[in-house]
Amino acid sequence: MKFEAVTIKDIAKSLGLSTSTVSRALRDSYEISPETKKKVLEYAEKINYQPNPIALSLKQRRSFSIGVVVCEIANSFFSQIINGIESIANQRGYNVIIAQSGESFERELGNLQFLASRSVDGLIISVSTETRDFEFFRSLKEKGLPIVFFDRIVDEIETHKVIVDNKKGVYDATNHLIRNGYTRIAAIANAKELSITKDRLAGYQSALEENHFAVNECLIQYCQHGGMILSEVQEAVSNLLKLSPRPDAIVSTSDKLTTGSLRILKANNIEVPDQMGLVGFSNTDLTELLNPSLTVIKQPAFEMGRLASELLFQLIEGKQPVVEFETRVLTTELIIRDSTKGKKEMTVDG
Amino acid sequence: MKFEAVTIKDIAKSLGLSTSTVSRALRDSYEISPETKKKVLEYAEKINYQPNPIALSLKQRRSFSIGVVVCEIANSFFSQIINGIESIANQRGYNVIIAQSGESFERELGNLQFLASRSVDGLIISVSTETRDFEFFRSLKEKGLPIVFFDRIVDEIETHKVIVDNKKGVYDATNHLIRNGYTRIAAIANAKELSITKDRLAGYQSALEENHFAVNECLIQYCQHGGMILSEVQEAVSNLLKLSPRPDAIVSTSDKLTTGSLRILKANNIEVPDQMGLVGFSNTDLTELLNPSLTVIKQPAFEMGRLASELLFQLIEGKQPVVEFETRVLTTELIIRDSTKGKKEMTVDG
DNA sequence: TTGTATGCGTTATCAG
DNA sequence: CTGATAACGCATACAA
Repeated sequence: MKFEAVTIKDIAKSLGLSTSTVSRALRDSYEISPETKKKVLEYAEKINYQPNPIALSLKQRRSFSIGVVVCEIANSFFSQIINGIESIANQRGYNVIIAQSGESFERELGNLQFLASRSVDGLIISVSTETRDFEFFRSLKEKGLPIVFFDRIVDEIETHKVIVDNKKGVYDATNHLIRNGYTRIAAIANAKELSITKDRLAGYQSALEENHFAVNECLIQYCQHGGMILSEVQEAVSNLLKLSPRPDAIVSTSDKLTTGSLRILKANNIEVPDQMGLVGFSNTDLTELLNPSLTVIKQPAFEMGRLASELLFQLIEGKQPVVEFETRVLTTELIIRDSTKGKKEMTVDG
Repeated sequence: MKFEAVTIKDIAKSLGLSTSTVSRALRDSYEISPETKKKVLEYAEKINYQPNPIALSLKQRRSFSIGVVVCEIANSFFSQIINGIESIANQRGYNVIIAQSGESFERELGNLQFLASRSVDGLIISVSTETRDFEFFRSLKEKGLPIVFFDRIVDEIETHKVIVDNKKGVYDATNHLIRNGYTRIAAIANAKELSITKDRLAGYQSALEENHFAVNECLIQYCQHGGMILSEVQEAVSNLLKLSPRPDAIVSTSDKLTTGSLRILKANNIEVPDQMGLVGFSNTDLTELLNPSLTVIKQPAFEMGRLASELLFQLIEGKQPVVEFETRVLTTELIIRDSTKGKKEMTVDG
């Protein structure tokens, strides 16, 4: 690696063979005699020969690495996604380069350029809350770079996508609140333009409508930075608290917004779920500590990561060009810890 | 990148120049005439030329990427460390390849081999709880690969290291418990062999001794897997609870162990801090939610990451060989949220 | 079955 | 100031 890495040339010289013979022996080519093969393999083993992946990359025009762009790895959802991606990538001998956008379009673009210039063989991405311009994705795709979107997808780009049934997830969660007697249910959502925001709010609205609740725009608060800044959630929550009549429950449409809302409510001495119902997305396994009676919508993050990765490799290693791109939809899990307003249960619902 | 990346050759052909001239013009060499330079630069800009980093790597024998190995990125401490590392690395045009050991020596070794074979230019690592054998580090170092250890360091290997004053951090924390009236203070620690375990327990013991408390080995529980498995923490805590007299406080020596202990105590309906004192390491910003009155030891993770990264680049880009390796020691912060047993305060202590 | 020559994209050396 | 050539480590078409 560093000082004097042993190369095919060294083996060739020591064994009195040509580099091509050694190369072929190493690759177990059919055109090399068993004895030569054995000799080469043994010697390579002995001097601990390691092929230089950079030279390989230059030759084969692939880097054996894929890029992953998320807003932040500290978020449980994304770190689980990454674990899923890695589990597939590593087993194929690929490495995963992780980049964080911090919900900034500028950083996202910078990362994409960086990854592209690093010649990654593929890209898995969940876009930032700020992303409105998809030209760069389009140009990357047109240049032949395989891309898979997950979670926050871009409808405008035709490629594989992995999401959960966001509408149903929130629909169920909202219904859960309604069944538990809440009547004035608000929502705190991500940036308006995100795919997940639209889908998740659709679930919220559809549950309200089915139960003949009015869908009031004032009850929906958007956090354009995805709760990256706590003050933003602060404002959203306090806007809701100012309403009269005050909402008695909140549906929160992302991990960050759920913990953010909890923090703000706590700071205002509002107990969840007694004084304010709350159901939202969350993938941390510490939920019982955050609030022991919090019902959450959980995404199968690890599985999503694996799937995204598998689809990406399908694109990378696919012999013939893809005719039809897939959008894989998994299901969320509603983990019911409360059954608010009085009675308490502990159920898990699939 | 993918289909037909534009190369120096293309520019040369289009402009009727040689590749070497173009190369030099691009690198702003003094031996190229201003006109030629301008022509080349403009054309390169126009057709969006991007140098191929792989070819560069092959030529310059460096990959412009560094490897980072931690037990898991989902841990706030490590994700903040990574952010710190990235902030330095990216600004130098390097990318960061993250690998997770999951507290398994086998995975750690696998990752190291992978990274080494990927020709990373340097390595930043916090070893797993299982790591006892340092031969591989030694061999990597001898091959000339720059390594920086942080947090869980390896004393046996001479290189730069970044840690906090673990002894003092825990010493202060233990004293905090003592000042608040706790008299039978237990400790839950990581694997016995880790550097941080030794240092942190030293702080615990020294505080006890100074206050004339007996240091009882039964009061110290080790989690050999660093709390990676909850059942392990479960056992540690229940061992403590079985003691008679029962300890009235716990010092926990890592993030994972702190949240783990909290979970277990909660599950046993033991209130913190009223029925059991608890002070431990934690770097999550959700501590107020996990337990609003929890006093924690916080490490300057981001700063540690930056420092580790800076030291690494010092090794990577250092002209002359390093004569003396440094161990940088930062200070922890004791964030006091309780002042248990009755009176409540809110103080932050530097 | 093995060896020779060439090229991947770039830079460095040496001539001109 | 500019150009031809070799080299980085490897794989492969072509020759033998």
